[in-house]
Amino acid sequence: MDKNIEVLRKVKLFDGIDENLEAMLQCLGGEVKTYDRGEIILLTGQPVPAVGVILSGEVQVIQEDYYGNRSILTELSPSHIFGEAFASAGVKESPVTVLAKTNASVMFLGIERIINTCPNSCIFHNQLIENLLKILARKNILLSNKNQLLSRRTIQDKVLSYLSLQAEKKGNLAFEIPFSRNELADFLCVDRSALSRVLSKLQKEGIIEYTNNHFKLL
Amino acid sequence: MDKNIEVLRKVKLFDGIDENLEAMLQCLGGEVKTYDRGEIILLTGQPVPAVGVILSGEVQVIQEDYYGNRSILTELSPSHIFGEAFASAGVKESPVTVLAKTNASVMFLGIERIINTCPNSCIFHNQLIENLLKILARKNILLSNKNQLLSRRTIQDKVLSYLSLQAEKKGNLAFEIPFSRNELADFLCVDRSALSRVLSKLQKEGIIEYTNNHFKLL
DNA sequence: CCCTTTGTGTTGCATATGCAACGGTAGTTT
DNA sequence: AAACTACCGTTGCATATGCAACACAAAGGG
Repeated sequence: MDKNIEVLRKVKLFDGIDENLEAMLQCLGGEVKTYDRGEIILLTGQPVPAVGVILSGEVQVIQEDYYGNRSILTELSPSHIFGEAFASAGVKESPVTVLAKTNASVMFLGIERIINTCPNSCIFHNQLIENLLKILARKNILLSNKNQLLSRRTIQDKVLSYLSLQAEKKGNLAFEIPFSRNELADFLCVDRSALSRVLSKLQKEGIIEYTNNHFKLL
Repeated sequence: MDKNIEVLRKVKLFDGIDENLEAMLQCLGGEVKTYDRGEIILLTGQPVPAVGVILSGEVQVIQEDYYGNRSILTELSPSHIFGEAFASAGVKESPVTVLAKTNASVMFLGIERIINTCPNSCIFHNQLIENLLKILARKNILLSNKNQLLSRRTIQDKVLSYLSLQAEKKGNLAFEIPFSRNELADFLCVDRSALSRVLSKLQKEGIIEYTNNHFKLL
């Protein structure tokens, strides 16, 4: 499973563990399962006692709405993890379904084994817990930021909030955005053509300038 | 400071520590500061090396928006904490400002002392870390849920998503909501009268029934 | 070279929404 | 009883938005 080790080294949860990686996996007792394309990995309502680490394949996280409307929350690729929030929070029934978009293999790490320092008091446990904390905290911040964008009532406000956040992040009023128009519209949860319209208007009014993915605040 | 101890017992971060609470505080070396009404507790751009625990008074968390627009993110009362996400994520510059709405006292706990099990290997450290994990994870889930609501494009969809989430939570199609109309409109980030209009329409169409804060899905 | 696909801007139109204003009800104060 | 306030529903109106359709350019495959 050399290929798996390569993937595992990229997992953020294992940052800084490096040479002890194999020892740690032994200690944590991870369980690897494989799934066929379309197979369900985790069903809504089931408990979430473990963090899932994607070793191969593509995986979708889906939420079923009360009237059966499915919405895709995220799509995950190898070295990404899922279920860390539910497992850490100790929720008894998963509100989401996870399914294999392609053939996939997933390693499950019991949250109890992660949280509780093991009897051998392995040195990497502290690192592991710190990583988990950091992952949850960062996701928290990302979600808060997105929340702030979505709280705006008009597309114009959403766009300007987004762009100024990016400018602040890059420390420059001119910057590239990592989204196509389609993706930006999806991200801001607005209609693509309406977004296009607003962008044009903002440029006409001299508030922003843009060509392709390069934007500039004025 | 008997009064403080009472407050500290209600802090979720200290759940399950109970009789060891005072010993733990000794070990963590918390620092208490007092603030006058209107005084700044944490300024945007400053580092966040500690978690703040509110001992007395009311505190506001504020974000300054791209052109100086202030928006209040939360208002906190005694036994609540702030900064846990930023401290855990290790952000160098706080994106928010925290200020005292009334005279207030706050205890700061260095995140390093929380995360790293102390030399004496106090028994409560694991509990403390587990609590912090759980707090971050739960906030994560709350933020995700709110995100889902705000992702909806129309007020009708937002309302129905919110109501069905509540119904699911209570396990019953009839339930009370914890918000006034004003508060619900704020929560969903929409205009109050527009919300009222949509609720009326939904009732007329026989999709929901409501009187005051009691709602029923049909 | 033609055709398809993809990404983007534009526009017409019906509808949803924000905003301001008004009215009504219930509870509280004077 | 009168006055005041808080909360909520209703409505008119200007505007923003979603949606569908179309045009155009660039890229790639046959």
